[in-house]
Amino acid sequence: MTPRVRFSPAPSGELHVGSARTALFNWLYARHTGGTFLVRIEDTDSSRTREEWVDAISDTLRWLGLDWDEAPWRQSGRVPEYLSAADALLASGHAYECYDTAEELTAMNAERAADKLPPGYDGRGRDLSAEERARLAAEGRPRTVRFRTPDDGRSTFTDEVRGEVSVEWSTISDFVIVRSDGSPLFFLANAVDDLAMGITHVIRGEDLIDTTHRVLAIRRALGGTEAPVYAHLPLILQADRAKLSKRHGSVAVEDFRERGILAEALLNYLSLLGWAPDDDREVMDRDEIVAAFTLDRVTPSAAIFDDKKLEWLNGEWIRRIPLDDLVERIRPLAAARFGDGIDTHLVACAVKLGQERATTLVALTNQMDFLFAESPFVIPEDVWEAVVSVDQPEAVLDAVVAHVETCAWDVDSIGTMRDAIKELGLKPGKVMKLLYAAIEGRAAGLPLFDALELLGRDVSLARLRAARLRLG
RNA sequence: GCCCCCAUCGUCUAGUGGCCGAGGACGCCGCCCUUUCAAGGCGGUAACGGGGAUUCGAACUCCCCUGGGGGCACCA
Repeated sequence: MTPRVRFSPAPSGELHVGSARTALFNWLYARHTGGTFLVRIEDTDSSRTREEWVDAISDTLRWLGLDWDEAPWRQSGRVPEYLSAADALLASGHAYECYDTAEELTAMNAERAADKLPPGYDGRGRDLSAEERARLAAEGRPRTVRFRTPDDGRSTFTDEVRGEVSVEWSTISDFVIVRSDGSPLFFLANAVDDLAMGITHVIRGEDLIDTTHRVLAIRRALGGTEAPVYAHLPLILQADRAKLSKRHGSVAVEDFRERGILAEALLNYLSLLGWAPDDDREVMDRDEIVAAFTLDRVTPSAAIFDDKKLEWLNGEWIRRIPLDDLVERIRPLAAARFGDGIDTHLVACAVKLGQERATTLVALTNQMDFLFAESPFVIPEDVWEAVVSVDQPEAVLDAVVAHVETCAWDVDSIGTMRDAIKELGLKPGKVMKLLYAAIEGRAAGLPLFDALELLGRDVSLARLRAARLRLG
């Protein structure tokens, strides 16, 4: 049987990197095994669902290159299926109707907390007679459907990354599967759909381990025979070992995209959180990862998201993709920063200079500021302060101006300004930051001689002379 | 509070009883290269949480402790 896996996001926000990693591992598994990768939108909670998030998540998956094989499923369109499953559970005695009010449940849990009991349902509605139910309904009380969990014994399933996972049924109380407004809950919809879709492998976050017991129980009660293979992936945590949160910085895939992280790099990095190939490779493209990916090499322990390593990988990828491709990706960023009418040839030249040193697309774009700056050129105060402390700034600028006035206009000839600096008894490397500031407005940036060439003699001279003037 | 999962350098990891006086990568430090910053090259720093048990022999098996994380909703 060919594997069928699904990624099932809840459209209550942008795609989180943790979810993206889950999507990625499902996709990798499908592609590695020649199986089918499906997307199922879990939008049974209409109050948290927004259509724009459905589209945003799809866009993000496409950006990452995680393509799905069949039309996405929408749980909101399958409510009748879930409700008839609930009816079947009711009929078979696996579920029962309750008429507790929200206030009563809150009070019940307050009492349980006072008695040092875990939150949960005490089963008060379990064995109501038909007459009692009718009476409670007639009072206008809300009706929910609860799944009846076993009173004793253990629930056990085999997890591909953790082995046997087992829990005492007595610690899991009866849980709601149909809300009082008549809509189905996650547990029910999940069990019904995994069955209906013929899902063979459920690959998802470790935070869902405890719910697996419930979903599996519903599945069995519904007559599902063979259970899918489960693989619970380790959580991704932030540096303080807490769950990744907004406060920490980037958490949505789109945040990384806006920071100038390449899809290749993010995909590569995410694949390395909780998984490693059987050799020392780290920089891998999609195909390499697909070829090497197996569930038995997934790690069980939580991983901390390391932004530094991501940026390193991103730099690797910036250097790895073809220049033309890189230019294409920088173009929209440059247009947004400098205007649509900019000289695209100039952008391409700058990208070429920046490719071997950039860590993000954004940083690379920002380094091009000096090429599109308005005249007069402005050197920020703090940059200037940091740079005027070099030896003999006046002499350096005078010598460089003289050189630039007369030298041939190619990088090598421009570069002989080093000799002029040496003649002053200075090491070029020690005074360069002054020239970078004068020309690029920052103490370090794209290679100076190339920068001068791109800028042209007139603009270069104007900036150098302005800097000389500022020295007094 | 109860339940569940996890535990190798700061971080991501390799490691499935002897090949480990623990390997790779990021980071950090140093050196080289050098027009800045990077990139690149070379080298260095740094870990099997603690205690028992099994075994001729444990990072690898079992138990306890400790620590970390997750779950316990009419969210998913």
